[in-house]
Amino acid sequence: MKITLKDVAELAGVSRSAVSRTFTEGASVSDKTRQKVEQAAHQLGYHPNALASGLSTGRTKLIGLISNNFHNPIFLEVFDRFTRGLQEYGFRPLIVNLTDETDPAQSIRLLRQYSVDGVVVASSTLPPSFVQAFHDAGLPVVHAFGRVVSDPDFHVIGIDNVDCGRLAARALVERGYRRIGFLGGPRFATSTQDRLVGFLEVAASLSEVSATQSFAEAYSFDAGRAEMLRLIRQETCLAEAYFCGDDILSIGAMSALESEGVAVPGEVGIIGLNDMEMARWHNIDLTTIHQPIGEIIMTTVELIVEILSTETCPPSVRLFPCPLVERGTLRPSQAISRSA
Amino acid sequence: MKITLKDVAELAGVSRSAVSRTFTEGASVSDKTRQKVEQAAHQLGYHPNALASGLSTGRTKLIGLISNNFHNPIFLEVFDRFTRGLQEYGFRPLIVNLTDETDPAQSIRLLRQYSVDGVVVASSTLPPSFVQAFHDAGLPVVHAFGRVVSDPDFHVIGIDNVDCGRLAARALVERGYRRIGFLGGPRFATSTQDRLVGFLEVAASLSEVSATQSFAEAYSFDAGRAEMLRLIRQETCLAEAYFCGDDILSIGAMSALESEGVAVPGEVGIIGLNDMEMARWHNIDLTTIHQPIGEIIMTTVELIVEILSTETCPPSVRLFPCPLVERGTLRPSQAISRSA
DNA sequence: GCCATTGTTGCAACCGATTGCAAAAACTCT
DNA sequence: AGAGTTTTTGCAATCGGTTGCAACAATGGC
Repeated sequence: MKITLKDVAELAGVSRSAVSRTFTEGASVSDKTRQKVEQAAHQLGYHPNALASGLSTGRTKLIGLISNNFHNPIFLEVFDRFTRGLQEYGFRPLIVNLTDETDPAQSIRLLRQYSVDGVVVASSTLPPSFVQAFHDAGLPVVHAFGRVVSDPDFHVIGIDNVDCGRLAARALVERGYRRIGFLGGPRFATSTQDRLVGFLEVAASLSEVSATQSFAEAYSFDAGRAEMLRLIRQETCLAEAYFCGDDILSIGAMSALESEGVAVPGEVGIIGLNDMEMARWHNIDLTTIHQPIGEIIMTTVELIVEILSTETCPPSVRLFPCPLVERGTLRPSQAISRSA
Repeated sequence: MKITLKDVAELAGVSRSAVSRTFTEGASVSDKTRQKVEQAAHQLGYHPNALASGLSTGRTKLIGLISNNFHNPIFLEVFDRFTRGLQEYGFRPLIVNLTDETDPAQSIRLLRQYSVDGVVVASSTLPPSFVQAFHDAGLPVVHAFGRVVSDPDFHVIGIDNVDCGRLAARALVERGYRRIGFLGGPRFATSTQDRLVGFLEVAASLSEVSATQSFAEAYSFDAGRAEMLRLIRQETCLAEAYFCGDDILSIGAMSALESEGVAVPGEVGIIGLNDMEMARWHNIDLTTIHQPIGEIIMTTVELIVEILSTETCPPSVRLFPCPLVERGTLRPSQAISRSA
C-alpha cells in the first residue's frame, strides 16, 4: 500500500540516494537517471514522506498558527488567507487554538514536538512577551496584528494602533462631535491600550473636546452589547459618539442602542475598526477604519517563508495604513467640502 | 538545544528503550526505572518528537480537516470546536482549504505525505464520491455535514436535510403562507438538493400550496442578496415567504428585500437554516432551523478518535434533530394554540 | 533451595527519508 | 591514449524514536 523510496529505487534500478536526489532541488543527478526515476515514481504513484524527510533534514514545512480570536468573524479572513497562502508555498499550517491559557510554554512544547519550521502568532490581544517566548525558544516567529515595540526580537506585521486611535478621534471631531467616547476591547489587549492612547491624545489637544472611556470584556458582539447597555443605564449622559474597539464590538453596541431606542447616527454616532465583510452589509452599514487583513496575512506568509530560506533576517516592523471608510453610522463631516 | 531520547537515557543511566517505554501507554517498566527516567526527562525538559514517533509507529496523531466553507461564519464555530476537541484528545488538525479544486486526489496526496491518521471532511456541498475517495485511499474518514446515502463506506454525521426541507415548508404553511419559495444554495450542493426534495414534497402534498425554486451561486451573503434582487426584479410576483439555503443566504436576501423596500416579515417572510450566532442578533432576529453544529463536531471528533483506537468500526450514520427557532422574520403561527 | 512464572531490561533492527564521502564514470585537453 | 577534471553514483551513517526478541531479575509455590 505504501510506496517508499526503496520501491522506486528497485523498479528504476538505481540506489535509494539517486531517487532521493531527483526529488530534492539542486541535487546532482544525470538526466538519464532522473528519467528512469521519474518514470518509476509515476508508475508507482510515489510521493515522498514528509515526516521522514522532516526527520532527517530538520525542516518539516509546517508552520504553527497561534490565535485566540476564533470567535471574531475577522478570523474567517485571517484563516482563509493564511491557509491558502501557505499552501501556495508548499507549507502546511498547524493550528493552535489558545482558548484560555495564555502561557506560551505549552504551545511551544507542542509546536516543538512537531518540529514546526516557524510560528505565526495572529492576535492583537497577546502581549509582546508571549511572542518573545517563541523567539527565545529558538523558533522563527512573526507577530501578525502585533504591537510595535522599539527594537523587537521578532518581526511584527500589522497596523499602527495609536494612529488609528488618533484617526478615529479626529474623524469624530471633524463631524462635530464634542463629547466622544472610547469603547474599547479588553483592557489587557495591547491593541486596546494603543488605540486609547491615540484617541486620548487628540482629545486632550482640543480644549472643546471631552473624552470618556470604557472597556468591553472581549472583542465580541455580546461584550459590546453588554457594555453599551451598561453605559446607557448607568451613565448620567452618553457620549455623542463612540469609537468602538472593533467592528464586532460596534455591532454589539449598535444592537444595544437600537434595543434601548437610541437612534444611530441620529442620537449617537458609532465608528468601528477592521472593516470586516459584514460592515458593508446593508443592514449594518458601519462607518469604520479599514484594516487590510488580507495584505497583512499575505505579507506575513511571505515573510515567514523568506525567513526560513535566508540565514539571518533582522527583525522588521511592517505597518499598513488604515483608511477611514465612510458609511452610515456617523453624521456627515462638517469639514469644508473640498472640490473634486 | 534539542533533547533526545538518548540524552535522557544517558542521564538516567538506562537504555533508550526504557525511556521510550516510560512514555508509551501500557508498556512494561518498573517503578524504579520510571522514576529515574521521569526525573531525568524533567530535568532536561525532554518531550518526545512526534515526527520520529510517527515515523516508526505509523501514527502521527494528526487529523486532516478538509473544508471549502471558509467564508461562511458558521465555519468559525466548526473550526473552534474542531481544534479544541482534537486538542483535548491530544490530536492536531492539519487543515486543507479546498478553495476551488474539487479533485480529491491532490488532498489525498498531501495528507498522505504527512501520514495523517484520519480525515474529517466538513462540508455540506461536497458529494459522497469525494469522501469515498479518501476511504478508498485507505484513510479513515468521517463526513461531517454529509449526505446520507444508503450503505455508505464511511461515517456520516450531520442532519437530515430532506427533513429540514419538510420542516421549513410545514412551518411556512402553518403560518398561513400559500405561495412559498425555495431559495437554495448552489445547485450542485447535496444539502441544497436534499432540502429542496423535502420542501417540494410537502408543498406537493397540499393542493392549496404552490412552490417555486431558485438557487444562489454560493452559501454567502452576496450570493443571497444577488439572487433575491434578481427575483424581485424579474419575477412577476414574489412568493409570500422563502426558505433560504442557510442563515447567511437569508441575511443576504433580507438585505436585498430591505434595499428594495419590501418589508420582512410584513410583505415577505424568511426562514433560514443553521441558527448561527448572528441569527439572534437584535438587528437580524432571524427565524431559522437550528443545526447543532457544536454537537456535530464534538461527535465527529469523538468518532474519529474512536475509529483510530478500535480495529474495525462499521460505517455509521448519526443524524441530529433540528428544531425550529422562532424569531422575527415570519408572521406568527396560525395553528391552533396548544395548551401548555 | 529449586523450579516455574511473570515482569523488566537492553540489543539491534526498523520506520523512510537525507547526505558526506569516496569510488566510478564521464568528460576535457593535450 | 593517458592524465587531469568534473559529475554522477552508491555506501553507510544519521535523524529520533519504537518494538520483537532473548536474556535477565524478581516473585511465588512447593
